[in-house]
Amino acid sequence: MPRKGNTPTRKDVADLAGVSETIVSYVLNANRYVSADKKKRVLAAVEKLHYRPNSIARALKGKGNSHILFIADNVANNYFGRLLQELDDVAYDKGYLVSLMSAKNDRDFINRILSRQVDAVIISSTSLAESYVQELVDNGLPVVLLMTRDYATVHGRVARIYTGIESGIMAAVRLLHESGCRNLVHVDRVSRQEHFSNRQDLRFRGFCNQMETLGHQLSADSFITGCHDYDELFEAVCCRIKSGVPVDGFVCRNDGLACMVLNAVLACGKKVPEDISVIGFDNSDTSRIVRPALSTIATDQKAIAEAALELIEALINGQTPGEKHLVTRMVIRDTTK
Amino acid sequence: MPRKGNTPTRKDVADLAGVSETIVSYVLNANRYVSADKKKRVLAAVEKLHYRPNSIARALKGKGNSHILFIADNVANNYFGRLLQELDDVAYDKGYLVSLMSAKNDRDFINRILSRQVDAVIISSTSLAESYVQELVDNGLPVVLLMTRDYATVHGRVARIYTGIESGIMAAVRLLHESGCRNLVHVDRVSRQEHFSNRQDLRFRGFCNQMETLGHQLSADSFITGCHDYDELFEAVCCRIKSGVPVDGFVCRNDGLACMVLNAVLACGKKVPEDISVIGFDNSDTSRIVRPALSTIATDQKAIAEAALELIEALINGQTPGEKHLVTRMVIRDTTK
DNA sequence: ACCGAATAATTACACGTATGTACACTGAAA
DNA sequence: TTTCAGTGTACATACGTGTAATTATTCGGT
Repeated sequence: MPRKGNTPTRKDVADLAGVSETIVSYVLNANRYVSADKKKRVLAAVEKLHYRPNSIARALKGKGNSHILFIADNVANNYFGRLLQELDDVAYDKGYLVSLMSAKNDRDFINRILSRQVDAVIISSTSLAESYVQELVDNGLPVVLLMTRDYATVHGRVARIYTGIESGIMAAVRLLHESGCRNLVHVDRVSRQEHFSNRQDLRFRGFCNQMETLGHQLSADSFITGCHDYDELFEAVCCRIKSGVPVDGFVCRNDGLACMVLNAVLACGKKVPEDISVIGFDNSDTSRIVRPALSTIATDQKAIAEAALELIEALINGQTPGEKHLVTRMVIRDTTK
Repeated sequence: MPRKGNTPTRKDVADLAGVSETIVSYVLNANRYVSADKKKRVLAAVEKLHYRPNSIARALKGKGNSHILFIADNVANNYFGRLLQELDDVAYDKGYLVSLMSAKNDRDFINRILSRQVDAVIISSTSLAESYVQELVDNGLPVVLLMTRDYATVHGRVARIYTGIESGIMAAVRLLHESGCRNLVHVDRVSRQEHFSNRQDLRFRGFCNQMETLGHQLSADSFITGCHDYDELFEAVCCRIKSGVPVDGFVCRNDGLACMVLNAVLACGKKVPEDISVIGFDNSDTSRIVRPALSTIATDQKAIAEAALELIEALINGQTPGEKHLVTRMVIRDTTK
């Protein structure tokens, strides 16, 4: 039982097998002629020593690291957590390691990414500045953008995945409209102005566009934003209901918000979905468990993960950056008619 | 806008600053005498070229690569997601990168970890075989165990964090006992026998020990296990309630299960908490949102993350492996008296 | 028997970094 | 002048790997 891990190197294998180091390398990379006899001996030695090529050294030689970086806002969020889990599953099967960084808007953040020599970056963040994304791209790093917002200014070798959130929210608006709702309110945690000037956020944009298409007037009363905790949102919703301005449906940025809204609506003595419909986004565990069970829009995290890896491998192989368009699925439960 | 990222190397900096590569290295590592003049020129060149030392090359030289691997069962689970988020926060501040792997029980899993040259591994998994953990330890890799179960057979240079789940579940049992409950049921997803012979799982052990200490008889009726989806569990709980065998409290492995139990209990026409108390574990978002709001046991993920990094740095510095004992916090809401 | 081909194995170098060792210069004490 | 400590710089090597260039071996064919 070695106290300090003396990981065997290629040399150890070569010595044990009685061949040169190069032969070992050729056997393992299977890219040159090597006699059956030696090949067998090398493989035996590899097995015996539990030899595994040092991925660091291999990466230094420029063969790639099989290392993907995932940038998100907050993996404690169920949406990102599930996505990360799927990413890990898919990536593992293809030999990749997935690392994580929460988006931060300082130069050092970008420098640290670049110094890590990862093979690709997947960005699913609404808060990482576009100029920083651009810098990653400009440095030749394969980037896959999960389009949660517009990323209009980012150009170059970038692959994009449209996860369907824009069409998803539009479908939600249509659903509520068709079930008779005429006074919808969009609920978000942060204020719109806080991050984006106009409709860069795809959910927000989808909501607005679909509302306008259906001939609904948008006003300040069509939005509840800027609430940072449960109580604040609860109050805001109650306020809105009691204000007299009619409301018969809430379209929420995610299931967590939707559940809070649901509680507030019920606390105001309204019937769901008879008086007021509520629809969430994400199909999180919570949406299934809460009573009444929450109607919601489900994204397919596994499909997203698979698409991301496909795009990454294409980028690494030098192909022109691709695009994937995925679809969401309506999950109708008990908070919509 | 360079198409292929031509990352500047130390040589580029040296050339621009008109010094040797060694000087650059000394300036950046601040471990040798270097004249103020040259130091200034080097720093200017670094700034101008946006030079960042290649962490891969640095790692190859054996300086460590500030890379931590987190092994969990499923980060889609809110508990792990929050922990991972906190880990990332703490690690980022200290210059570490956090990677993720879902526990798998095959040899290749271990080989891949070892070949990655990470500086340390944090394991929070109930399903990774102890022999594999042992192998990591034997190979000199600093390992921090989040004690969700016993890990009795693992020896060597391993640091341990007791997150307080055992004492937490004991406190929960005492709480229910003191509020008058005399017929508690423990709810888990997997059957006990499936993974561990006897009481290796700390929550399970805590429940059993505290029950016995309080003089409660344990029997098959004291457990609901082996339910793999919502409906199955729902049925099992209803069955148990209608069986006639008395029950006045459910102690659940996590909040998700607790919420399902809660739904079933209410569906059976029982009052919560008057007739039956329910308590969860994790203080997940769901527990706050569901109605009635779920009483639960909260672990402090941030404290766990900080403890983990402290232990890791101690291990890396060659100190003898440490131990941390953390505590949980009771969060009393509306499902307990 | 000899000579290209084809195959098999080896040598030598490169990736970007850290650092032990050696060397050069300065100024001051001997 | 010599010696030496202190300060500043450079060279050379090593980390473990991949692979081009090189040399050695085999082999079929005249």
